[in-house]
Amino acid sequence: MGRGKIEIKRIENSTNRQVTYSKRRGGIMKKAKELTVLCDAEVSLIMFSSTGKFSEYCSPSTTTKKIFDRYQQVSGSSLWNSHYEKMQSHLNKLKEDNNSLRRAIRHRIGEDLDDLEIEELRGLEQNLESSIKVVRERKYHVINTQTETYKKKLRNLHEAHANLIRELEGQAENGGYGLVDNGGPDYESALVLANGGAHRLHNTGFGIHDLRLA
Amino acid sequence: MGRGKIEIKRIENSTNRQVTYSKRRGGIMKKAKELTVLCDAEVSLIMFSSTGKFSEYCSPSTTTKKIFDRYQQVSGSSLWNSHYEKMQSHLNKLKEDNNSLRRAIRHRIGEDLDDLEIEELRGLEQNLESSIKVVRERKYHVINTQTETYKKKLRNLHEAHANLIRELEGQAENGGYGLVDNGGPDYESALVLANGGAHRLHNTGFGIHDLRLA
DNA sequence: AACTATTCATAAAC
DNA sequence: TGTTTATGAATAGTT
Repeated sequence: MGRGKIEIKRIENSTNRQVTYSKRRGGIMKKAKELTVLCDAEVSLIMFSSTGKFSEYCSPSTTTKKIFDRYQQVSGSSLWNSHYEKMQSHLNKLKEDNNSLRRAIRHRIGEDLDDLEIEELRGLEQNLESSIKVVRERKYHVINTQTETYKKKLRNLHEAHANLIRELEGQAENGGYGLVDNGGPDYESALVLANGGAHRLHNTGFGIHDLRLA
Repeated sequence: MGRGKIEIKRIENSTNRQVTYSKRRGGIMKKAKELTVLCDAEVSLIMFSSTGKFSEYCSPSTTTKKIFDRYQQVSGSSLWNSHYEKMQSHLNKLKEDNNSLRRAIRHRIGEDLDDLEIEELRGLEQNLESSIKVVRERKYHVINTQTETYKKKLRNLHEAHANLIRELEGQAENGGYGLVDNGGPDYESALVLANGGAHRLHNTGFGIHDLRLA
């Protein structure tokens, strides 16, 4: 269609190629538009010239993105990059892990035990027993350490107090000031911690319940 | 270009529309191919007819996916970003959940207790205690249920046995056969289960350790 | 699906 | 690039 028939093969003359590209690009775009309107179709047309110039047409009723999404569904092939696919599988793996973890935790909380066979129940019981032993040991260790620390602090305070008294008594001989024994709050708090603050025992929940469900 | 000029507007006759779609789809595909070859261009053409029929053309030198990637770069608008970002945040949320769950499980296994304050340790201990109580109750319930079942089976077996003996004794009076008391394996297995199969207690781990690390 | 009159797209030239 | 024009291609309507 033109002043002469042409063979359909790469146009070697670069200028000519560019010109033809421009003209035909316009033509194919017009065709795409007409197809869209006449036949109520959705069309996406993307072109890159040999020099890298980019043009596109997309039906006005939709967007290139929507067409791509639809294309994915129909063709089955995921257009998304490998990174995305990796993410997808990673996501699924995490979800599975999450479910397993939740299940395990629920069992350790004492829920959903109907799922377990008698052998598993025994294993779980043993496991909890050994865990509680370790936790208890740790607790006593912490309490002992803290008690020691506060004992030391108490000793130091007593010493400082004694020194102060001696010093003031020395001053009193010179000036005659009165003495006030102010025990201060540190003594009390130290004792409370060493004894485990029993009055708080029943309000201190272990924050796990918010993790049970998704 | 046809027997008469047509107005470029939606073809209302559905059959006609389909026919025109078919013809023009072929035409535009041919054009796309020619553009590809003549001008050394990269072309992606995706079409959905009004009935949802899907067709595509893509330059042989590339793939639709590649064209899309290139399209993204050139058009600047990242088509996947919204999807991608959603996934990313979902992923991060799952990771966080997972870490929390693992941490909780580790504490309940008796690991990483150094992280915990004295109050948390007390909470954990209490929590494990109540859990173990529930597990133990469940265990006893299961054992009792199974024991009852096996007791019932035993009773039935005894009865059947007694009936058999009576029957055989009746025959013996007539024919004189000898009797063999064959307890069978069912008695033994029932007892083992009722007693909890103690010899297996120490080998039955509760399969949790594989969940501790990512 | 094939035919054909007609319109349209476009190669070459400017 | 844009315009012109001769020519081949595409296709609307018909069978």
